[in-house]
Amino acid sequence: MSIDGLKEIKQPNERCRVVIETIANDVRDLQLFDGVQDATILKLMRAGYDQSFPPYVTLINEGTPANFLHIVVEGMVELFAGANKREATMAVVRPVSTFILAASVRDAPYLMSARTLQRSRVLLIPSADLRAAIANDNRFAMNVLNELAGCYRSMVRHAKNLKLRNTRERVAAYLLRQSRLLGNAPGFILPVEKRLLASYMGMTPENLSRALKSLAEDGCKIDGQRIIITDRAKFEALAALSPWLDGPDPEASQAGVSLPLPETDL
Amino acid sequence: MSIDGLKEIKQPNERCRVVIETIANDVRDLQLFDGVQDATILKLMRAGYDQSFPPYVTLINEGTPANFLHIVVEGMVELFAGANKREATMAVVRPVSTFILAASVRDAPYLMSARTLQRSRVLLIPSADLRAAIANDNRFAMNVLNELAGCYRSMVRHAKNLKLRNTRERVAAYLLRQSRLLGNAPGFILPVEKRLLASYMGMTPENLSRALKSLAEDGCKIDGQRIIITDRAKFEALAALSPWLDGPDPEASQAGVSLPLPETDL
DNA sequence: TCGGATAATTGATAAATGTCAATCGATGGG
DNA sequence: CCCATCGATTGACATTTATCAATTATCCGA
Repeated sequence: MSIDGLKEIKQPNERCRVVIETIANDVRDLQLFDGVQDATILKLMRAGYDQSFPPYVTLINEGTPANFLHIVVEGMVELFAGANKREATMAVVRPVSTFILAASVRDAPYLMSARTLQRSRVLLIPSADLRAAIANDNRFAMNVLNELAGCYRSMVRHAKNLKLRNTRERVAAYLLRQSRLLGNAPGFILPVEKRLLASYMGMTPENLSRALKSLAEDGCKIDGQRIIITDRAKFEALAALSPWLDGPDPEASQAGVSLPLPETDL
Repeated sequence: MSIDGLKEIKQPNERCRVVIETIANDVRDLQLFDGVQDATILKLMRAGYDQSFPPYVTLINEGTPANFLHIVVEGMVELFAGANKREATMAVVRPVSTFILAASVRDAPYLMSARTLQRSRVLLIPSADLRAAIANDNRFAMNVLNELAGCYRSMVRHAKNLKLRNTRERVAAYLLRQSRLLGNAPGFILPVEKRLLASYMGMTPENLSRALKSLAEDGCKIDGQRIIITDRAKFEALAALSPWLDGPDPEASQAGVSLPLPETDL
C-alpha cells in the first residue's frame, strides 16, 4: 500500500481544516516554523493532506520522486534502505518531526523508504508548495537551512560511528548517550525493538544480543527492554563518548537521523 | 600548525584584492554562487582571507568552533575524523569546492578535521559573514540550501554503502562508479592513495589490497594505481550498482562527501 | 486464557575482517 | 646514483562478525 493515491483525494480543503484545527499547534512548535509568519504556514497547511495509516504500511519507496514532505504527527515511522537483499534501518521518527526534507527541497528521488511501525498520522506537504514557501519566506528558508544542516551533521556522526567503532563500542556508546539524553538516568527502556536497533547500528540482531550481554561486566545490565547502568564510572570509561561523535549538540535532539528517546519509567 | 592565527592577519583588504583578481572567476562558478548578485559575493570576498599551505598541514581540528567556511582553490584537502585512536577519512576535496558548510551555517563545532594533502590554496570566509550573506540574499540562501541538501544526500549514500555492502562490494561499487563518472571509461587512475581510499570506505589497507586483487577474476584488473575494467558485463553484474546508492544524481558530483574524480589518461 | 506469530537468545560454525610482521616497490633528497 | 622513507603487498594468524539452527520469551488476537 503506497500513498500515491493521495494525489487523488478530492477534498483537500476539508482535510486541511482538520489539520489546522487539531494539530496546528503541535506542528507550529516545530523549529522549522519558529518565527515564521502565519501566512506561510497556513498556505502550507492548506496545500497539505492529513492522513492516518495502520502499522507496517509502506509510505515511501526509495527511488520514487519526492512529491511530499512528511510530518509525523502521531505514531512512529521507520526510515530504511535496501540493497543486495539486505535492509538497513536509517532512522526512526516520532512526533512531531519532519522527514526526508532534503529530497523535497532538491526535488530528487527519495534515498530512503519509509514505513509505519505503529498506527500513525502523517501530514503530507507537496514538495512544490514547500519549495515555494522557501522561496517566498526568508525566515522559513533560514529555518529549513538550519534543519538540514542539523540532519547533515547527524548523518556525519552516524557515519563516523560506523567507521570508528566496532560493534561493542557502538552499543555501549548508544546506551550511554541515551542515558545522558535523559539527564544521566541510571536506567531506561529501549525505545524500539532490538532488531531495529541492531539494523540501525549496522549489525545483526544476534551480534547485538551478545554485545548487550557482554556489557554486564562493564557496568550495564540488560533485562529485556530494560537497561540499567550499574557502574556508571566503569561504563563511561568503556564507552568513551566523544563530543564530536556523540554530542551533546542541538542537532542531536532532532529526529534527523536517529532513534527516538527511550522512556525512563523503570 | 593551525590556522587560528589567521584572525590576526593585518591586511585583509590587500589579501582580498588578490582573491578577487585571481580567483574570483573560479569561485564564482561554484553552484553556490550561481545567480547570486555581485554585491553579496564581493562582500564575502572582502571579508575573506586567501591562504596557501604546504602539504600535510592541519587546517581544522574537529571540535573547534567553525570560524570559517573553507573554499579549496588549489591543491587537495582531506577531511577526516578520529576517535578511539583510530582515524577515518571522510572526504577528499579538490578545487573548486567548499567544505564544512554545515558547521559554519549552524555556528557549531566542526565535526571533521581537515589537512592538506598537497600544497593548497584555501579561501577562508568568516562564518559570521557567511551567515549574514545568507540572511540578506535570498538567492544565496537558496543555493546554500541546495548545496547542503546535496551534502546530506551524499552522506546518506555513504552510510547506506557502509551498512548494506561488505568490503568487496564496496570496492567493486566504488570502482564501477568512478568508471561511470568518466563516461564508462574502461580504465582510470586512482585519484588518491590506497590507504586513503581504504579509510574512506571503512576498511584496512590490507583488506583493500586483497579485495582489489580478488576482483581480477570478476572483470577488473589492478596494476598499481591503474584500474582496468577487462570484462564490463561481468563486473557490472558483480558490483550491482543501485541508483539510490550510487547515483547518478546531481549531488553525486559535488564534493560533499566523496573522493575526487580519477584521471583517465591510461 | 490459550495459541500462534514474531522477536530474542543461545550455541555451533563459517566467513569476513583486522592485526602483526616481513618484504617489495616507488619516490624524492642528498 | 644510492639510500632512506613510506606506501603497498603478502602471509600467517587472531579476532570479530555473520550465518544457520534450535530454543525460549513475548506479545497480540481469538
